[in-house]
Amino acid sequence: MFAFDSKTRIIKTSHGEIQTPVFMPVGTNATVKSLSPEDLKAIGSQIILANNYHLFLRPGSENVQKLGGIHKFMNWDRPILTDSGGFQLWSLKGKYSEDGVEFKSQIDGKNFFWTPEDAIQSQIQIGADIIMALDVCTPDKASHADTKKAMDITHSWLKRCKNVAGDTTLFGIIQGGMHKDLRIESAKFVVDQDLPGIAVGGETIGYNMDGTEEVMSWISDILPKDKPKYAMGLGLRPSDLVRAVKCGFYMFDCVAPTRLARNGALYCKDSPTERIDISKSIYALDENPIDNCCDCPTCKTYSRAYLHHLFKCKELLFYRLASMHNLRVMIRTVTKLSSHHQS
RNA sequence: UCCGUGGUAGCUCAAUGGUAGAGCUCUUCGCUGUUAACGAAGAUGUUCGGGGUUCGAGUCCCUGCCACGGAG
Repeated sequence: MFAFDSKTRIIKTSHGEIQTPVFMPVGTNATVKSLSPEDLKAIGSQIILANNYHLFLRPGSENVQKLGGIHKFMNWDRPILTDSGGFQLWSLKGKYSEDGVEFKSQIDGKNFFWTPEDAIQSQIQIGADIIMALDVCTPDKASHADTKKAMDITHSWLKRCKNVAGDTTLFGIIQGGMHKDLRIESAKFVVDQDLPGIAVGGETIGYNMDGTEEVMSWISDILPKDKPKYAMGLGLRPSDLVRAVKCGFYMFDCVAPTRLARNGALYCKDSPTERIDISKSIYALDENPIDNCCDCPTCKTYSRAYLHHLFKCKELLFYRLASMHNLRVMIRTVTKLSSHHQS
């Protein structure tokens, strides 16, 4: 079950509604690192993302299915989107052909071969509310010829994914790198498939925000108003989300908030870099919260000095408190944009 | 008091008589559909003091100081 109301910008799924624009915390291994489902709800997470590639390798998509599906498995009753694994297979240097992609398990080095149909079947077994087509990610600086080749495979795979998705909500992914004609061609192709949602992917997206805005401007007129538009991997900084929403995109995911949190970089709007490095000794006696205006559980209770101390000691509580803060900042950022649009 | 062992970077310790190093700490930088509670770079020395041997001593010899262990 899937529906999108373009007036309220609310997505409806069988696991509940999602008010867009939305930021989806990344829970690669059926967990958002260091956080419980209760923690995620406390900071307003409406939907989370999990990863097909990782869950396929461990515990195995079939096992997730046997255990009642990912919602039951991880005790998360709100919507879940799975990434197809396209990005992982690209970054792990999988060998691509028209037929599929050959890759090595990062866990034990075992060889696998996935057709686009395999990637869909695995995601259906996992049981996400929204699944992604298997695509070929394109590097920021790829030549026109290489980009076209990757795009053509992505398109033919999208049709094959669609053929086996059945009732499951499938999003297609626009590729085309930094080449205007290819992005336009790809956008038209994906739109023509008439899928419930449309994503834009590629290394550029989120990684190079000026390039991202350019890509979005090329395709904005082609994209339908009545479907959710998802910018994959975008969300390094809160301001990136603001820029992308202005370009008409409403769904985002990024590992940055949680990874940066674990590495001591905490979002703070008072800083020119939009974040502070809590490891620095200037915070050792700083009794202020990370951000005075933040409404997250961490800022309501704990000081920079305490977080600095926990980080220096590599105490486990730090990762949880820091992750809740960074995710809350991202979620609040897009929530504010939602109310602006409606008023 | 005697015997033994040791003293090298802030810490724990390397270094056949031949340019004093590592890990941690510290400082700085990075992190983008998570191979990432990670990665990269940088800083730091009267080698306990004083003498001696040697072309050359952290290293060998003498001596003092300090720490630890054992004996009394």
